[in-house]
Parts: sequence; structure tokens; C-alpha cells
Amino acid sequence: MSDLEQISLELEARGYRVTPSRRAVIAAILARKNHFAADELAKRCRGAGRATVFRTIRLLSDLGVVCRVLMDDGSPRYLVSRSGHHHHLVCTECGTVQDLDQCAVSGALREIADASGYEIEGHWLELYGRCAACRARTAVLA
Amino acid sequence: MSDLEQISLELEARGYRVTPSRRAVIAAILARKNHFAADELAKRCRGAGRATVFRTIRLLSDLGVVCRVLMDDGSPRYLVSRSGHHHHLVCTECGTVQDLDQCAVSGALREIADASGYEIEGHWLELYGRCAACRARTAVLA
DNA sequence: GCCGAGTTGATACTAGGTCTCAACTGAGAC
DNA sequence: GTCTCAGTTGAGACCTAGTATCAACTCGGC
Ligand SMILES: [Zn+2]
Ligand SMILES: [Zn+2]
Ligand SMILES: [Zn+2]
Ligand SMILES: [Zn+2]
Repeated sequence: MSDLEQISLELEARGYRVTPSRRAVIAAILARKNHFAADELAKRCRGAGRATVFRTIRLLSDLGVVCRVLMDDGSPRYLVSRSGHHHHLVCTECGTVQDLDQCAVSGALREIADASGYEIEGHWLELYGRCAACRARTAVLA
Repeated sequence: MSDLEQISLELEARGYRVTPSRRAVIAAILARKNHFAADELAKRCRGAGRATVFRTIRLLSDLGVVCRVLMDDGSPRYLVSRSGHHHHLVCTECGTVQDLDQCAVSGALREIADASGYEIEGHWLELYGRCAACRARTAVLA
């Protein structure tokens, strides 16, 4: 079963219609090799208007099919999500985004909750750095 | 020495002029008890235009005098910063922001760097939850 | 075939900024 | 004092990343 069919079933299971517009957006997303900007997808995606592209991205985001990454300049990008709760490691040089399956803060949360009196419900974490490839490239030049 | 003077000296030390506009923005920031939106400050702050308010906030942010907090709905707010590197605990109910002096991820970074091959340069972390006061309020109603 | 909820897209609108550029300021050089 | 010029300002245009509106359309179920 293709990813498109898989996601379509997921949508139907949740009571959403699988329309041609939604198919077009999902196909466009699956076609992107790396992360993409919503507006860029909207321009590239014939078969769905801008509003529908944004709506569909949000829908898929709520379903956990795509995830949002905040780049280091603050601009949002989207990515097909491969797992449940996870965070990202973003290369500040080439923009590569790597999924981190482990959550780096889950251990500390209990402690913070105790110390602060807060009941912690969620968190947002992004890590920025230079990927192995970019580091290697600079090392050669130096 | 007042906070305003303190910050002014900081600016001068870095080669920036301490102008009436900047003083007005800084005073307006210091007058806010809690976090504020940049646009709201611009409206409230007679004595500096919108662009200058935004520029000054960015300047102070670069200097570490104010910090930016991403609320759980994604909207940015600013806060007078009291320490160096730190993160925030944001109450999703009343909006209270509490500084966390400890960095919850510093310990995990070495490990992640080793596993990923990235040289980690920075990170962004926000925690969301319900503060003690809001929890108490709900408990009474229940 | 009809109904009504779900969906769509053009367009307007919003938040949160940045850019432009001519005018202004003010600290230091003379 | 006054010249000078980099730093600063503000009005307004512009930009990105969306959301709101609303009339039109679609389609599964009866
Ligand atoms: Zn890279
Ligand atoms: Zn996590
Ligand atoms: Zn609270
Ligand atoms: Zn940290």
C-alpha cells in the first residue's frame, strides 16, 4: 500500500473526506524529498488552492502525518513525520533536518514539575548545529 | 543605579547610542509587569515609532536584556531577561511565564551530538503546562 | 433525486515583523 | 563653534505565514 493510500485511509478513519484536492496536496508533500514551506507547496501544487493547501497541512499536522520544524531563522517548515513524539536536529548550514527519536527532556520533566508546581502538558524543542557533512566540508577547506 | 541606566550603559559599552527613542522603549519595557507583545508595546509607547520599537526589542534581545517566549498558540512574547541561558515554563491557562534557570537539555546534548555526528550549536526549548495557581483553582471547582 | 454536512477557493484580512529612504542627530574632528 | 558623517529615526511599503469569510460545490446516505 502506498503512502498516499495509507494516509487516505487514516483520513477516512477519522471521518474526513478524501477529496481530489487533498489527494493532490498529500501527493505533493510525499513528492518533496526534504522539508518544505507551506507557501512553496501551495505554489507548486496545482489541484488545490492556497487555503486548501494550508488547511490540509494543518489537518495532516494534527493527525501526526507531517511535523512542523522551526528553522534557526524562525521560519517554519514541514516534514513528513515518521514517528510519534520526537524532536529535530537542524543543520544551520545546509538545512538538513534529522529526526531524533529520543526525547531529550522527558527525563527532566518530572523534576521540573516537582520544583515548579506546574503540571507539564507539553514542550517544544529544536536543536541546531552543523551536520557531519557540513563539518567535513569545512574541515577540508581549513 | 536604575535598570534603565544599567541598560543604557550596556548599550553605550557596545557602541550604540542611547537616544530618547531607545530610552522610551526601554522604559516602556521595564514598566510592563509580565510578558508583552511587540506590537502592543509599539502602540503603548509614545516616543518611538513602530519600526524603532521592533528594532530596539531586537537589539535588546541580541544583548540578552529581553528574551523571546513562544506561547503555546505560537505567538511570540517578550520578557525582561534576568539571567543568561535559560528556558521558560508557560502556563497554558493564565499565560504566566516562569524562568527555568537550569537547562533541561544540556546533559543530553553531548550524547545526541555523538550519536548524530552533528556539532550542536544551540537549541530552543519551551515547556507548557498549568501553573500551581491554575491547578488549585480547577481543583476547587471539581 | 434530495438533503445537509463537509469541502473548496478567491479574496480579504491579520500578526508580526523587515525594508526603504529621506530626514534628523549628535559625538568627535577641526 | 561648526562641520561632518555614521548612526538613528519614522512613515509607509512590503513580506511571510498564515486565518476568516462566504458563496458555490460535492457527495454519502436516505
Ligand atoms: Zn548540513
Ligand atoms: Zn520531547
Ligand atoms: Zn496559570
Ligand atoms: Zn537550554
